Parts: sequence; structure tokens; C-alpha cells
Amino acid sequence: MARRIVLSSDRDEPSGSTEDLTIEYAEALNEQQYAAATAGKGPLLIVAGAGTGKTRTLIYRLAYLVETGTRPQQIVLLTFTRRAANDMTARASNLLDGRCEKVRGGTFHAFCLEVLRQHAEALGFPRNFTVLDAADAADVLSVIRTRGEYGDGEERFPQKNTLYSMFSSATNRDETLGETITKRYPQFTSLHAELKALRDAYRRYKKEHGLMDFDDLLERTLELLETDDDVRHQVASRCRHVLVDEYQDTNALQAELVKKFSSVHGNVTVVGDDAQSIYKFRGADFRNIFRFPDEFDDTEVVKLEHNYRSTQPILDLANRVIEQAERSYDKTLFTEKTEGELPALVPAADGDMEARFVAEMVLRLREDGVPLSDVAVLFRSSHNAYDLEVELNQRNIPFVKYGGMKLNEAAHIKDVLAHLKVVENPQDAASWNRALQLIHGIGPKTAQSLIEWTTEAAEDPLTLGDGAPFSDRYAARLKQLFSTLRHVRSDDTSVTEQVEAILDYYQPLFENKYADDHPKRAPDLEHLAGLAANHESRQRFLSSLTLDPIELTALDQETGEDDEPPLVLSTIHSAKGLEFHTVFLIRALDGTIPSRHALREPGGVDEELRLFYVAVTRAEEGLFISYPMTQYRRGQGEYMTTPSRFVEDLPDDVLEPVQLVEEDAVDENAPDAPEGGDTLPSSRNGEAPAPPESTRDDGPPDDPADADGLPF
DNA sequence: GATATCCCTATTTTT
DNA sequence: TAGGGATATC
Repeated sequence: MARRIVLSSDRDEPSGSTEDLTIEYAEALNEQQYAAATAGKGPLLIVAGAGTGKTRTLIYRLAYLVETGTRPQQIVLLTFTRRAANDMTARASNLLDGRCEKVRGGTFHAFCLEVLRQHAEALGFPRNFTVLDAADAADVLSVIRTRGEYGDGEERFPQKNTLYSMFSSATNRDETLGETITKRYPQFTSLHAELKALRDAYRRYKKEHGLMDFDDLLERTLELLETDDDVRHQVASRCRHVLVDEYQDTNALQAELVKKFSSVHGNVTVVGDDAQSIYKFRGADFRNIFRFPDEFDDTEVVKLEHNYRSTQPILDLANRVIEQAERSYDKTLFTEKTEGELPALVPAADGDMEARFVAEMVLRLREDGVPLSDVAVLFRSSHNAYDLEVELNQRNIPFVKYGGMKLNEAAHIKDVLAHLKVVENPQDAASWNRALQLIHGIGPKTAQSLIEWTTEAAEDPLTLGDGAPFSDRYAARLKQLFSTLRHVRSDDTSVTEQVEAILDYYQPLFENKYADDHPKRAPDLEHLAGLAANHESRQRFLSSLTLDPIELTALDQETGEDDEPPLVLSTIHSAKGLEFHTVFLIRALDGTIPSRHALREPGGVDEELRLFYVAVTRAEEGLFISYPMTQYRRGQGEYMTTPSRFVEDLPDDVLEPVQLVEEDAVDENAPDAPEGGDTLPSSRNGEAPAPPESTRDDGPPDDPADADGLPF
């Protein structure tokens, strides 16, 4: 263990002087926000309800810390997405002449990655280790499973994705594998020993080949900081202030990391709202936030309750929603925006009609001056938006979808990235596997022996030694592959050139592999090359893609300079922390939200309820909760749905029912026959869904008389 | 040993 | 509805 020489840090000690502050904190913030932003040293817990200016407070705190002498490089801001981190540092920089840009920050995973790149060797990993995303990790598990003949028994052995979630679940909840299996995967209890062996094999494999999955980033960092006190001291010394956003969604591992990061200076600020904890599946526990004062002595607690986002009617609904929870949440949000439209509950005949309703309303809002980008459509899970996506495409309404397919999850992108990864880390057997099997004539077996050849026999893994086990069938391609890779490796190629070189090589393989739809996929490859230009190194490019994935639809849209900012479609999870003028919550069905899967888990319904609460509290002025009354399922055809239990018992003066009427439909009340063909898209142009907002304050709001001529 | 084809099944949320 | 497993064919 290295000898430690402690340098006096007086030089760095923040002055703490409040004499020459350039920002009028007391004027910009309310009393509690001010207290939070300007709190002194030590642990600080900010319990902030939805829309209470939590982000604003955090930004001012950043600025305050910098103004009172803390160097920005010594502040660590941990957030849930990189977008949130960039957003906050940018806003803080605006307040303070750019100084806050140097604040370090990002997600837990990204920050841990930074630490690990520095110290990986101490853990027996190479510094250029590869980060596996969930799909990569599952692929690795699949390879190991097949090789080790784990599933040879009679019982069904879990699939690769299940294996990954199982192991990940154990890590994130800080449980033993046995506990996780008993609690969450009881059907595999009899396989416990085999699963344990498989997990050990997976761990060994990752270490041998320089691979880390998402969980490793957290777990290995913690291991590093726990076992090597010099490293811990070194890392924590650089964290004079640690700020954590969305603390209610941290899990046991992350809470422990926060402790370690702040173990030298003891300055931690965490912000969160227990009623908005929605990441239980990742091991988050809303009670974490209340444990904070027990974990950190002398915690100062500040509560923010004044809501600046929503109108009173929306808050009333939010309060009624959260009241339904088993556990009571101590929420007393209040606002001064007492006026406002009632949130509306909108049943639609079917998913198609629901989509038309939303599209129509979005256009009306735009005519009334609400920009598309200030409107969001939220849903429980990604596929809930399919109908709407089709509708929006037909009407040429630009949108971005968050929480759908990510660019780097698309198979063709993974193919290209595998080649880059192999150059970056030639031990990365998982990527070799992928790259090699693209070549016609190379399957799992040949790939395996080739990998052994390159990584063991040759001194340079990117050359093929004589006598490598290859046959003429694919020899030419293989040589081409290796020369491409060597070119990519050479020092003077930019990341863009590297990607281009791989694309040239990949093109014929690509067209062969995706014979039916490669023209559709091709633009993504171009985008990838474009993205590469923004990155200074291959390694950074790769990790930024895995840790901060790009939404596929964001690229479809090709947002040019003067294009209209698009409508936002988002899973509720991905909408966390955002706000919009008007929110549509679609597919509010029992079985969707709450999800059918959640009903089986203890505490599952409450978690879904919090999710619902998050959705509702995103809205500033307008809120429409809609659902289709019938749905189609493969086997059964159409069937009647049940509205979400969360809206069922709400009185009309909290959530106002609205009836949708087709403009040119014959006066037909409820389409109770499953085959009711009259609502199907017989006419694309004439329908008039909900009456405009204005008719909704007086009496039954179902008169479509004022449905104006529609501009399409 | 690689690949083409067919059938079955499970189906949330994210770093 | 796609992705995985099993089977048949090259």
C-alpha cells in the first residue's frame, strides 16, 4: 500500500465569504428555497414536492457554493440523466458568468465510470475495459450458458434476459442471489445452485475479458472505495460538495456510494420527494430519503411545499390521487394559481380514436399558441404510443419519443459498435463474437475458435497468425475485417473516419443480414457517423453511447434549425423532472397503469400510484387523461377494457368526464358492440373529438356543436 | 458446422 | 410481435 503524504489544503478552503455575492438570492427564491440554497456545510436534505422549484433551488445552491469560494471542479452533481446534469450546469452558468460549467456531474453510472477508468487496475481490470449495456450483458450470459451446459436439466432454464434481470436485481437491492430467487423468481428455486455457478462464471468471464455491465460500474466502484483507503481518500478529497438530485430513486448501492464520495468533506445535499419514487424495480426505496438523517449526523432538513407549476385544479387531482396510497404521504402542496380548467377524463371508443383525439387536441392547442414542444403525451409503457405514432406520422406532426428504442439498441448499430469495441479492447470476446458472426460462413463455433486464436496465439490480436483455423469460404472477408480494424486502430484516424471505415466494410454484410429492410435502417448508420464527430476519442464515444443513449425517434425527426420543436411523447419514467403546458396521459387502463405485473408484487400498486402522480404533476395548465373502452388482442379480438382504478372513484368536480363524439357519426351513444365499425377510420378528415376547453365549465360538456371546420 | 424455417411464448419502467 | 428454441437442410 502506498505511503500517504497529506498536503495541506488550506489553499483550497472555501472562503465562505458572503460579502461579494453577485446574485440576489433572497429575492430570487422563496424563504425555504433560500434556506436550502444558502445552507452551510454538512449534510442537507431537501424534501421537495412536485413542482416546488427543486431544480431552481439546486441551481442556486450550485451558484452559491461557487460564489462563496468552492471551486466548481470540486462540486459533484449526481443526477438521473445526463440531460438533467447538463441542463442544470448550463442554467447555473447563466447565473454566474460560466463558472459553473466546470462542475463535475452526470449519472451515478457515468461518474463511477470516470473513477474506474482511473483506478481499474487496482481491481484487476484493464483501464480500457468495455461497458456492456443490458443487451450486451444478456448476450454474454447466453454464450456462457450455452458453453457451460447449464440448462441441461428437465426444467426450463431462464432466458438470457431473465438471467440478467435476476442478477441485476440482486445487486441493486443488495440481496444475495438466494434471496432474490426466493422473493422474485420462485419458479427457479430448484436451479439455485446452477444459477449461482452461472453468475460466478459470468463474473469470471467479465474479469478475464475486461467487461463491466451497468451494475459493475456501481458495485466495483464501491468495492474499490471500500477496499482501498488511499483511493477512497483520493476520490473523496475531490468531492468537496456532493449534490444528488432525485434522491428518492437511489438504491442501497447508490446511497452507500454517496456516503463514500462525501466521506472526506462531509458536505452532501440531497433533493427528493418520496411521493415520486418510481424506480423500485431498480432497487430504489422511497424510504431511503427518510433514512438519510440517520445515515448522516446533524442533517439539516428543508421542506419545499409551494408549488409554482400547476393550477389548483390539477393539484387537487394530484392530491386526491396520492391520497389513495396505502401509506400516507405527507403532502400539502399549495399554489397561488387558483384558476384553471378541470382535468378531463376522456374515454375513447378504441385506441385509434384515442390517438385521433390527442392529435386533434394538440393541433388546436398549437392554434391557440401553445407550442408543440410544450405539450407532452405520457404513457406507462412504450408500446402504448404505437397508435398515436401512426396518427402523428399521418398528420405530419413532428414528435420525439422518449423511452422507446434507443439508437444503440438497434441491431445494426450494435454491429458497427462491436467493431469499434474490438479495437478499443481486443479482449472483448462479446464484441468479437458479434463482429465475426456477421461474416457468412462463421457461426458460434468458428467464432469461438477464432477468438481463441486472435487473443491467445497472436501477439497482436488484430493480426491473423499463420495456421489460424479458417477456411476459404470466409478467408477473404476475414482478412478484410482485420485490415479494417488495423486501420481503425491507427493513431491518426478521427473517430468519424473510424466509423466510416467500418461502415465501408460493413455495408455488404449489412445488406445481407437485413435483406428485407436495410434501406430503412441505413439512415441510422449515417447518423452514427455524424455523432462520432462530436467525440474526441473512440472510448468516449463508446461510453457516451451506452451511458447516455440517444432516442431513435429523435433522429427520424431530423430537427433542422428552423423546424418546429416537436411534440413530446414519453414514458412516465422518462418524463421525470419535466413540465409541460398541457399533458395527455393516455391508456389509463387497469392492467396498464397499474400494470398487471405490479399487482402481484407487495407494494406494487402504490408504486404505480406514485407513477400516476408523477404523470399528473407534470402538467401546468391542461391535463387530459384518456383511455380506450375497447382494445384488440391477438387471440380474442376486441374486448371491453376497465379504466384505471386510480381514476374510478374520483368525483366529477375533480376529474371531469368528457364525451368524445364523431362529428359526422350518426347519433349513436355508446358503441357497446365489440364490432362497432362506426368509429373506425372511415373518414380521416371529418371527426371532431372533444369539445374545445371553453365549453367545459358549465354543465354536461358533450356538445360538439362548436367543432369548427378542421384545417386538414 | 452454418443457416433456413417454423412454432411457441411471454409481454413494464432505465442506467 | 419478435425473439428464441427446436428441427430440417445445405
